[in-house]
Amino acid sequence: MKNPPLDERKAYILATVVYEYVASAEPVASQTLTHKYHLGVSPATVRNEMAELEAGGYLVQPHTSAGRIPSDAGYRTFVDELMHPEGLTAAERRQIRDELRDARSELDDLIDQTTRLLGRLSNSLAFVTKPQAEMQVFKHIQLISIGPRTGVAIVVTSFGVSAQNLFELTSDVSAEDLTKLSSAMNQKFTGHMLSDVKESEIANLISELKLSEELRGAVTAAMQSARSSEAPAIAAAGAQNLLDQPEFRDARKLRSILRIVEEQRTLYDIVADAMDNDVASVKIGRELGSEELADLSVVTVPYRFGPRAIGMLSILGPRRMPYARLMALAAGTAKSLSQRIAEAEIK
Amino acid sequence: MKNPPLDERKAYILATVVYEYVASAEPVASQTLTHKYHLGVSPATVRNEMAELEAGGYLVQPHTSAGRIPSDAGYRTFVDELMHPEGLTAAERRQIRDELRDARSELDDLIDQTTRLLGRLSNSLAFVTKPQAEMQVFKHIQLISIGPRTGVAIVVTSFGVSAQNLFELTSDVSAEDLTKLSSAMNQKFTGHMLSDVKESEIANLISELKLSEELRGAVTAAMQSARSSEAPAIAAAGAQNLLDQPEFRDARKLRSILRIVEEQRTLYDIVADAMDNDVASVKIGRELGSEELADLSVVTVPYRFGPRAIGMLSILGPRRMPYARLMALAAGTAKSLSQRIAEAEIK
DNA sequence: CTTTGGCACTCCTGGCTACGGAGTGCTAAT
DNA sequence: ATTAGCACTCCGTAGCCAGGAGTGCCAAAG
Repeated sequence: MKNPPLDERKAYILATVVYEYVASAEPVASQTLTHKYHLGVSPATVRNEMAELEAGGYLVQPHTSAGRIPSDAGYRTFVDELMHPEGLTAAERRQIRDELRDARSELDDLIDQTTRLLGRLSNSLAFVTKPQAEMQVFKHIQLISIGPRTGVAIVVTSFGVSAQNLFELTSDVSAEDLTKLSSAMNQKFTGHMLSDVKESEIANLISELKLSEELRGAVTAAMQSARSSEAPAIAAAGAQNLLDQPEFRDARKLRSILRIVEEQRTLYDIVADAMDNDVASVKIGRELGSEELADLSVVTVPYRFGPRAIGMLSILGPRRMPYARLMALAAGTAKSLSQRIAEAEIK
Repeated sequence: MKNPPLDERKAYILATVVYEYVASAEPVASQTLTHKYHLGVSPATVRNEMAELEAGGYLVQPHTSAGRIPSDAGYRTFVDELMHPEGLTAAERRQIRDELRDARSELDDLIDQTTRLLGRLSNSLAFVTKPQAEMQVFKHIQLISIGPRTGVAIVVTSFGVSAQNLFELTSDVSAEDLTKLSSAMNQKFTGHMLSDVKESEIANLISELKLSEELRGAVTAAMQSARSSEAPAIAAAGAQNLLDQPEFRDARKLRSILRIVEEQRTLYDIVADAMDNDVASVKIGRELGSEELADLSVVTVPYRFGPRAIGMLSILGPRRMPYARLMALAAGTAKSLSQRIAEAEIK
């Protein structure tokens, strides 16, 4: 596993091997390359080059007398240095935009729709993290009295209603008191970042208004769940698409994937560090950090609310995936989603 | 496919074939039966009986010299007439109750949890329809002003917050007017069934208060989505469990299942008519109405809010499933879920 | 008339071998 | 440095055979 910089011909051969293997799912032979791509050299020369690429760790041979397939490192080099980035056609862009425009404006539904759309377009498994709300703007809180000792706290942010929490108290609270507290909070916090609404300030308001200390717990719980900080829920769609790929002929491979998707936690860990990136990031094979996922790759793009990333949109497929295409697709969808969210903002 | 009533011995043989096939996933031979179950007759006799059961349409033979497996009709007879109903042990009951008790009280989360639990316990794919809310009691509506022309309508029912709808108007409405309308509606409708809140009465209130006609649309839309009448969302979990079953060795079989689960609509059609039943209903193989699902079965049990069924909880697995066990599991879980929902009721 | 032992027959399964084909690595010539 | 040629390796498949499981039927027994 040395790492000499690749000369131009080696780079081209590596790229064509990736390209060809992605298309055919078969190990790529020297002759295939000379036939399909005009290399201007003989198969024997290509074999020599491929042997060196293998020594360098870019290619592997499934067995002695077979063609070559890319290794993790081979894909990595391809993605980072060799491939031509793709874009979407105007028609595709339009299609994405239109489908999202038709979606219902509820944020959760919008995320679901986006996930399905992306799963369909990529013909892979798509998953999208629900927005992290910390950076939303606080718009309104409303405490509603339901019974003498029960109530509902509703928090509205720039994304829409983002939390509703039932609470129960041990002593009676009047509807008027709840209204008073609601208005006080609205006056004080409206327009602030959600993360700037501090528990201590809520406590101050409550004691100023001479209300039950218990309310503090209820209100902060509601604010808490509006923020829903770590490991937010993840929507997934398109698992069935994976079954088209020859690498899933053996159904067992799918098992761990389905389990991981259902658990969500691992999924989130995989994409978490892509949040700060502003373009598509890719994790290839073992980079996913789990032996079970060793022959998969994930493309991730954050989506935004204004300037700030609030969630991520990912495509999971076999390592043998059309990287440039899927990166374009993810980026395009993220862009449309971001726009859609911006439009839906409550000003 | 005649249908003579089965004599006792035939019935017993059919039952043991089902039992044995469910356990082993292998066609059942005459000798297996005489060995494992004390029939008091020889294999040859059993063979004669099995031949007649095959003529009657209860059994089929995968190939000439193989044992028998049950047909749809065989399973159906088994489920309807032959099998001994099972119950859950006290420990299992307790486990279910405890796991649901720990669940968060948000209704959606509760449904999700229940689905996962059922998927885990049944080692199959579980799915649960979200409650149909028509029969909920209206508790409260709150119209909140967010901007001069935008607002949020929040409807609280006995299940908790069941709808939040953003609305936008073409002319300004004051926060006071919204509060006025909210109180008027609360006074008039609190305690009524959701289905009894008629659009015309809302319109009356609005004109009495001399408010914009536009509000009528906004409010009725919110009431509408609180009711969310037909084909409600469905939570699913445990698809990976199916991969343990030998019938899914071939991954293609899973494809259509995953697609159908994702679509939801077909899933809902399958279970819809089980709503009125008050015990577990079973659909076997072709009874599911789709060639794709021909080797699957579904067990469905409604869950309740008070006396009324509000949703269904189902287990989908290979036709070769332990019916009595899964019916007990589904029924037990439905019962616990119903109780949990009753407890969470907002009085 | 029902039951049963016996037996021939069918069909599946797994292992073995042979073989064609694809593709490489190496060597020697250009 | 490139390449033609060639021997070699390994995979995949087809064909074959033997073993085994299970049936259907017949004829004898209860």
